[in-house]
Amino acid sequence: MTADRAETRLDEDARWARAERILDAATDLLLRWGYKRVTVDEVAKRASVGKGTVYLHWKTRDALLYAAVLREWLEMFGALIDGIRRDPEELRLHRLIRASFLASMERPLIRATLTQDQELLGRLTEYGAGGALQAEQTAARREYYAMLREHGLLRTDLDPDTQAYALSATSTGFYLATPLVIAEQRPDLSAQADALAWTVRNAFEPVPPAGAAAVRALAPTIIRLFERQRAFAERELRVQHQP
Amino acid sequence: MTADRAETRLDEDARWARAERILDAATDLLLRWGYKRVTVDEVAKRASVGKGTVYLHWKTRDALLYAAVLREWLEMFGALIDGIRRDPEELRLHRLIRASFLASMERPLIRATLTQDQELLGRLTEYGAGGALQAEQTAARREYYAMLREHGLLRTDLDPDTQAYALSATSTGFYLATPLVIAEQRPDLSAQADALAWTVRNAFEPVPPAGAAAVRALAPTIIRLFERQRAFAERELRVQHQP
DNA sequence: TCGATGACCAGATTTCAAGATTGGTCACAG
DNA sequence: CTGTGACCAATCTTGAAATCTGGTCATCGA
Repeated sequence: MTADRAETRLDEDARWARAERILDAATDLLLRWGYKRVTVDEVAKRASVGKGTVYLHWKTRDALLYAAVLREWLEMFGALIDGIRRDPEELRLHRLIRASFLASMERPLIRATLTQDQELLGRLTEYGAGGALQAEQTAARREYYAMLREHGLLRTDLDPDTQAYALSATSTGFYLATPLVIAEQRPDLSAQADALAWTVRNAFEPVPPAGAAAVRALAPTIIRLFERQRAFAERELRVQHQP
Repeated sequence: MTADRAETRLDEDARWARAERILDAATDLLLRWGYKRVTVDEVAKRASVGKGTVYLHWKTRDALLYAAVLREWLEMFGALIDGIRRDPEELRLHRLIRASFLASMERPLIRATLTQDQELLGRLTEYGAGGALQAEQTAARREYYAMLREHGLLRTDLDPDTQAYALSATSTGFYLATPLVIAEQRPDLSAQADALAWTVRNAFEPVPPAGAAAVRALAPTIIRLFERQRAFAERELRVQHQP
């Protein structure tokens, strides 16, 4: 029985390692060549497996490429959670948005998703739309805002829906301004992140700011919330991984 | 001599009237069919002139279509200036941005320009880039911000360049959120405008707000600035109109 | 005399069919 | 029972022929 379980465990580990090799290859090709030019054959070759093996892991090419993107999201999520663990002050809206901005921008696949980069991601930009993950993210964001409000870390002089819309629109602007605005008059990435944080803090956080005690009190709940999201995304990745 | 001038005047009026007919036709077709499908032949036919006549007014097809867009800009400019004249309070940053947002969104050609709508405008989206008009607009915006600062209508706790960037990025978000965000969770247009105004006021205007006196004092200068811009754009339109 | 015109042309765009590529399957090898 | 790559249908690419259209200019008529 123990042997059985151990053997299965080894199989699963090996299987996951292989999946990661395939995802590595897919990610590499996606970045190098863009959505259209990535072929399953080439991915298989670079991962040193047969093409059929790729289809043992994912139902379709799109599912494979989406998994590659998903893996980067997962990685970014982990980084954000670590950040909050390291310093709970990081959970303040403007700090978290600043960190998210930087973390997204330095991960090409995520940046491409957020900027709807057709060249790099093709129809993948709409692959997850309407999916369970997206619904989960929206719900989690809503909960995050609600908690911030409860602890005096977010203004309450605007109804939550409108506020969420305004916040989303504001952030969107900074994400998209990068390709849109002319290079000359654009500050460097960390200055952009600072400008975004500054704007968000002034527009959405109360004055005077809530004290550190509120932040510390909230930290465990927020971390739990984000870990729930991370776990959800991870499950999504595993499902893709075992059709 | 008087007769001469009168005759010339009549000619110019008739010429302009014809140019407007052509622009009407071009605008109509642009909205109906989009950039690619608009043909000079069809525009000429609808304006009841020969194709050659179109080329007596504009050097190229693109110049013609750009003029159609330019005319809408001009119209919008006039509307904004009128608004400030009617109520100087309208020159406050958040009020002006609100008005600009609504005025842009209800003019399809302008909205298309701002959202970089390739389907509707094709390469026209980059036609004016680097042109004198764009430079003028940037300069005028800079002057506007400087004046707001001088009169206590804009925060001064951020350096002007970064502030201009943040403001531009923030607005961009609201302009682009329209096509990007899912329809369900998007408020109607005037609620969007309100959310934008609310965000801008909180993020970029001082608390407490400057009094009405400052606004009244500034009004004439601002109106003059915007009229200079309008005149500049009008000149650009006339130049296109007489090659 | 001179502004207006539309036939005309070169170059750009579209069409369409033949050929090449590739996502996905499955019979078979190990 | 897992992994593979030959295989197939469907999609995509190619390129040449056909069509379309921006821009010109010889001509017309006021």
